[in-house]
Order: sequence, then structure tokens, then C-alpha cells
Amino acid sequence: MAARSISKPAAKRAAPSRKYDPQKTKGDILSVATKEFARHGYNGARIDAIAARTSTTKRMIYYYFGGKERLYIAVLEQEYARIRTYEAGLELESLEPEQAIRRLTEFTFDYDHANPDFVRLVAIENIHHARHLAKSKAIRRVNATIVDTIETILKRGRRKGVFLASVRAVDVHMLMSALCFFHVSNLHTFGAIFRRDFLSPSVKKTHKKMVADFVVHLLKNG
Amino acid sequence: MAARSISKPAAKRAAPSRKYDPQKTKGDILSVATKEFARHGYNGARIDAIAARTSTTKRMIYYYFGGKERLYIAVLEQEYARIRTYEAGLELESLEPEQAIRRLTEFTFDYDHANPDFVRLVAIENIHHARHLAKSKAIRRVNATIVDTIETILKRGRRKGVFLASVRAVDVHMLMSALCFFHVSNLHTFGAIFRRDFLSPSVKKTHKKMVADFVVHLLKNG
Amino acid sequence: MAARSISKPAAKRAAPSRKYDPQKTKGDILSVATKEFARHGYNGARIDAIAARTSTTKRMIYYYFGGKERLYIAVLEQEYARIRTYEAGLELESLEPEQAIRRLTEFTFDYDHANPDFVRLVAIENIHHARHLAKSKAIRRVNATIVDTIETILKRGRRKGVFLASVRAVDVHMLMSALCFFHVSNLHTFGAIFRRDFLSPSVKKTHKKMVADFVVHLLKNG
Amino acid sequence: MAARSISKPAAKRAAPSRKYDPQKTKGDILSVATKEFARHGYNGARIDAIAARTSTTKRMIYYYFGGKERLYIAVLEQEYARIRTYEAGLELESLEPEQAIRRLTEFTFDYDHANPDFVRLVAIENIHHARHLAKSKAIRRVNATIVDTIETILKRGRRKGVFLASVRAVDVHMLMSALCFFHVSNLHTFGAIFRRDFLSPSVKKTHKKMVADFVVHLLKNG
DNA sequence: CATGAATGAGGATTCATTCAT
DNA sequence: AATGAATGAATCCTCATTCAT
Repeated sequence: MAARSISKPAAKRAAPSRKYDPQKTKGDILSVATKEFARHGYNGARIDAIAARTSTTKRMIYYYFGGKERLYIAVLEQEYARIRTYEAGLELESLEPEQAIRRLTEFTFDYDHANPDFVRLVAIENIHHARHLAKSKAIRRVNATIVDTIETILKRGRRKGVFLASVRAVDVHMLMSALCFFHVSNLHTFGAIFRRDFLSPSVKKTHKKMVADFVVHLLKNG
Repeated sequence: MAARSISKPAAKRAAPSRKYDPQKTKGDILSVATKEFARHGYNGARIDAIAARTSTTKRMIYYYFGGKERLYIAVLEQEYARIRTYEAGLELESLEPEQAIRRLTEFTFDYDHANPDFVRLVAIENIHHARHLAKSKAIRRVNATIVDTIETILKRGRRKGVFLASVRAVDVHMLMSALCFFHVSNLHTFGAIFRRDFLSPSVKKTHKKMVADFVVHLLKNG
Repeated sequence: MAARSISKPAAKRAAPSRKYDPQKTKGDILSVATKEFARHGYNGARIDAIAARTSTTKRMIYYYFGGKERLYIAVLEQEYARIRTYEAGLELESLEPEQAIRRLTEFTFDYDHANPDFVRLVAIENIHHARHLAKSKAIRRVNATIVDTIETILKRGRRKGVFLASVRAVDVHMLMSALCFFHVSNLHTFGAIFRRDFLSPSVKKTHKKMVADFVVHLLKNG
Repeated sequence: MAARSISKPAAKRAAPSRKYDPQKTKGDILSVATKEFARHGYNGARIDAIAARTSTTKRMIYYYFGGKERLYIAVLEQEYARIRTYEAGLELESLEPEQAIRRLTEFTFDYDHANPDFVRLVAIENIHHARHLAKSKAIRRVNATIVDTIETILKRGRRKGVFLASVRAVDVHMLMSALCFFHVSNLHTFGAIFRRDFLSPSVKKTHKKMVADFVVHLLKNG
């Protein structure tokens, strides 16, 4: 996954020596770090643990990323970039406004369920008041598109008279995220307290439809 | 919880001595610990920092709570006990089913906004897979009532024909909690990325209505 | 066991109140302490652990014994006093010299096997260079008899011409102790390394005879 | 053990750099630790004290050994390895069976007197029920040879008709070790109580003969 | 005689990070 | 480009002991 970052043109990276492959090393570190941070939180994550599960050594983490925080930020950047990239590929422009919103909601639901590490990292970053995220211009840049995308859909919908004018794009994004996110993020406390499995396929299917229905309902009826 | 062990007969503790007041000491530690854990997470919290802001010493934390984890669990227990206690005072039985659900949802929304530490602690505990919470029987005990309360409302609603039979009380609680929760828990990443102030009265009002609408919509339309 | 210390004359301790019985409390502490020190060594023993298993509180340990070291010394004193008391009851004077030596050896063997705590405490005290024991005049006083007892037997034996003159009483005591002691004291390392059970009844019986035979052999043949 | 991991090719470590010499660092820690544990026992030993007498820092103890217990186990492993190595050099095969047993016994006696730290560590480990030793496979491996060595001597002796068939090699080793051991291990209590100097050359000579006599007597007369 | 509360001084261990090669 | 060795500064926790009632 992490190693799948867009490769630079072959010409630029010459013949990768059999022994050293910096791109691979970096990607490897990043992918291991993603799991470690997602699993244990920022403070709970251990540089040693990351190094141990990597093909390189601890020293390389510092060589490539500079330190724990910068590594963590790189992880966040990669995670946000990925979801936005996938979203960009949904071809929502070609769909009717209502269908577009429904598709985006369902995508979000599926993405969050398929990528609990992303959900957890966002939750972790909130624990830290988004202090690290705030240091990354890349994250703001990469996230700019999603609200615009929604705004475009809303405008089309309003022009067609199917959506109300009162609802703002950023709030739609917020609602959508909230309705999909909590399922994954709050799984454990609910599971421990009420002993119900919120990840069963049937529960998931029901909730997914429910969420999409409601977002559309809101846009149409307020 | 830990701080509210059965009080000794009033007569005996009439005038709390100037030097010894275990209840106060324990409560003091607990309230400082709540802030520290909420602010920095479990791993980020520092026993030394807690002790420093207490009128007692680090040693007493161990004397009364036994260790970092047990102190953290005591904090969680107190937090869950508190919200459930407030809920119990809402007198939902006297309201029409739909009004009762709406009121409970709004209460939850307001409570979460007024008590971000609670929200953060739950988020933190989810980061840790509810590993610590699972060790507390008290938390499960204290949370038992809320699902029953909702179940009673749902039954009344179904009997009156206003609620669908298909929705389970535990899922209603989950939805309600999580949606209100999200607004507070994900404040920071949303704020940092989209620069929208989720704490402004008007945004809060809009979102609060949205959440209540969603829950009611769900109970009536599935 | 520990509580069995010689009671003072009834007159002196009046009517023991139903609530407080200092002798019992002291004996109780001593007996629990014996086990704790024997099990964990001097440094490994915990005052808290002793208090927890006692019917009184930690404070009483300080009240009666003054501190950890003085409690430990009291334990040693009691242990040495006990074995010497039992020895004194063997009526060795009435036996033929060879029989007397044999009986004393067998008694030592049996005593050490029946009282591993005594053996362990002596081992522990040696770890500490007998630093604590050296502070107790009582222990030296109480142990004085045993060498005299052996010396008397040896003299009788020499006079009868059955024992050699070259062997000293203190060395006989040493040999006897050594041959009986090691069985209990070194049990664990040997067991862990060679996986042989040195406490099986058959092994014990064989060794006991062997030991007695050898001590006698030594006294007769050098 | 830990200190003698396979050395790198001589060429590569020819001139040990002035600053980095891991083998030396590890060995240094181990030898200081041996003294500290032998002197104060497992619980009484202080990591800080070890670090202070080392050319490195406390942190390096954790770097190389992982913790107090693992350091202690490494000490035990080295101590057992050493005595077994010396034993292996005794060339007992070239001696008559009785002479071989006598020589081995005398070696053990001398070794224990020359290496009281070894004796003390074994005593300490017995206090702890061999709990730490049990965690080391290396110790069992290293000790395997000695029983075989004795078994070989016993077989030769039986074939020649000078030794009884009934005595087992492991018991001979136990006896031999323990009797020599006792002289060193119980030095302090005997010294404090009876004020006899067990380290004087004449006493040592007498006792050494006594122990060897006992073992040979056992093998010949049961 | 009895006790719960309190504590100072230390003790083991961890962790992100840098150094020397 | 890569690495094993090294480390200072915390960090959690423990323990024998004393205080105030």
C-alpha cells in the first residue's frame, strides 16, 4: 500500500542498485509507521518497533524523515492524499446530483470500513488538537478539493431544483464523514460496553443505506 | 466511582480535620487526572504532571489508585457515571416518545459540547481498543441503564405506532452518541483543514438539529 | 508455630481482653514474617506483605519490633532457639556415644527436611555475611550448647576408646550440618539443572543412613 | 555466555577503536554485575551501583542485557560456564577411578574456595527457587557434561570392581558440589556463632580431606 | 493499644535521538 | 547510502518508615 506511491520516471532513478533502493526503503518505513501509529497512537508508537519491522534500521528513519513527528506527519499526508485521490476517481460529474451525493456517501462509508487505520489516525490527530496536522501545508492543499467537489454537486442540484439552498458544502462533508466515521472510530468502547458487533455484514449494509438515505433526505427536505 | 465510595456516617466526618481528608485528596487527584489524560492521552499523560497540580504528592496517587492505568480507569468510571447520572434526571417518561428521543439527543449533544474531556477520553480509549475500559466491571454496570431507558421509549413509540419496530435500542444509543460525539471529537482536524468554527453558536445550532432530525428520521422511516 | 513461644505466667498477663492480645499479635507477626523472609530473602521480603497476611496492621510491626531488620533478627532468634530446644530434648546422655552421634545426625537430617524455612533463613543470612545475626547476642547464647553437647559425647567416646581423639566437636557439628543442610538448601538449582527429585522418600531414606554412617565412620576411623 | 558471542574475524577488529569496543563494554558490565549480585543478592543488587563501577552508563546495561533479570541470568551463565570449562581441563581420564573422583572433589573444593562469588550466586539462586536459572537453556546445556564425566569414571570404577553399582552419577555430583559448597556458603553464620575461622589453611586442609574421603567412602561402601 | 493517611528517597526501565565509522 | 554503539533526560513505580488521630 504505502509503497505504491507514484514512481518517478524511470530515467530519473537510473538503474536501481541491487542493494540500495531509497524509494523502496522510504516506502517501507512509511507503511510500517502507518500501522504502528494507527495501532498505538502518537505517543504509544515506538521508533524502535517501527525500525524492527522494517528491512532497514532506526538510523534510516532519521535519515529519511528527520524524527518521530516528521514521520508521523508524512504518514498523515499519505493517508489524506490517498482518500482524496480515490475520491477524485469517482467521476461524480457524470452522475445526477442526487446519485453523485449518494455515491460519494457510499464511497466514504466503504472507505472508512476498509481503512480503519485512516480513521484511527484522524482520531489520534484530534486527540492532539491537530497540532501535527497543522504543520503540514500539504494536507490542507490535498483536502481542498473535496469541499469544492461537493459544492459543485450542490450547485448543480440547486440549479435543477432538487436540493435546498440552505445547506453548505462543508457541512455536508462533515455530516457524511461523521456518519461513516463513528462506526469505525467508536467501535471498541461500544463493543466493550454493550457487547454488540457493529461490524457484522448485515449491520453494515443496513447502516450504509441509512446513511446515504439521510444525507439525500437532508439535502432535499432540510 | 472510586471517589464516591460509601461515605462514613455524617457525624464521624463532621469537621474534616485540617490535615487529613482522604475524600478530598482522592477527588482532587481524580479531577486533575481527568484533565491530564483528556489533554494528552493515556501515553502522553504524566503522573508527575498530575501530582504537580495536586495538593498532594505523586506517592499518594499510587497509594489511592495503585498506578497509572488504575487511575485512568477510575477517571473513565467517573466520567461514564456522570453522564449517566445526568441522563437519569431528564424525566423522559413524561414526554411523548418522539419528544423524548429528541430531548435525549439534544441533551447528549449539549453534554458532549459542555464536556469535551469526556468526549476526548472516550476517543482516547478507542485508540487503545478499549483495553483499559474492558477491565472495569463498574463501567458496564453504570452504562446498563441507558439502553433500557431508550428501549422503554421505543416501546411506547411502537405501541403508539410512531416508531418502526425494526430499530434496536442499542443502535439508537450508538448513533446518538457517535453523532454528537463526532462534532466535538473531530473538531480539530476539521478546523485545521477547513477552517470552519464548529463551536460557533449558529453552527452548533444547525448541527444539533441535524443530529436530532437524523435520529428521529431513522426511527420513523428506517 | 511461631505463636508457641513460652507464655508468661498467667498472673503476669492478667485477663486477656477479648479484643487485644499482645502476645498473640506479636506471635502472629513473627510467624508470618518467618515465612515471608524465608520465601523471599531479606531484601525481597515486604513489610506490606507481612502486614497484609497478619491480623493486625503494618503499624504494629513497628510498634512491636521497631523495623524490618529487628523483625528479621527476631525471626532468626526464634528459629535458632527452636532447633536447639528440640536438640536439648534428645536425651543423648543416656545413649552410648556412637548411638548418641547417630541419633543427633538423624535428628538434624529430619529437622532440616521438616523445616526448610530454617534452612533457607540460614542460607539467606549467609548471603548477608551474617551481618544481622552478628547483632544478636541471643543467637550466640542459644547456640553455645550444641558444641558442648557434642564435645561431651566425643569425650565419652574417647574415654571408651571408640572415637579418635583428632576430631574436634565444632567440626563434627559443621560436617553434620553440611551433610544435612545442602539437601534442602541446594534443591532448586540442582532440580532445575538436572531435573532430579532430591526429596523423594527413597532418596531421603538412603541419604539419611549414608550421612549417619559417615559421621560415625569418621569419628571411628578418621 | 552473552559476552562470548562469536567474535568477528580477527582482521576486522585488529585495532579496537579507542571509542567503541562492545566486547569490552559487555564484559566489563558482566564482571561488575557478578560482584554486585554476589555481594548483595538479586534484590539487594543495584543497577545504579553496577553502572557506577563500569566505564559505561546505566543505559548500556539495558542496551546489552535488557534488564536486571537478564543481566543476572547472564552472570549465572558465565559462572556455570567457567567452572565447567576448568573441570574439562582436569584430564581425569588418565587417572585411576578413585584418584579421578578424589581429584575432581578436591578441584571442586579448591574452586569454591577460590571463587566465593560463584558459591554465593548459586546460594542466591536457591533462595529464589532457581526461578531465574530455569529461564536459561544455556545453563542446562553447559552443565550437561559434568554428569557424563562422572558417569564415565564410575563405569571404569565398576568395571574394575572398586566402585559399587548402586550410586548414580548425578547424586555424586550433587554430594560433591554441595559439601564443598557448604564450607564457603555457610562460612559466615558458622563464623559468627562459633568463631572458628574456616578459611585458615589448616581447617581448609582438614575439611578438604574429609569431603574427599566421604565421596570415596560412599562409592566404595555405599 | 490501635490505625488509616501520608511520604522522601530511591530504583528499574524507556525513549527519541546522536555519534563515529 | 548505511549502521551498530551510545546516551541524557525523563517516567513509572516501590519501599520502609512516620504522622496525626
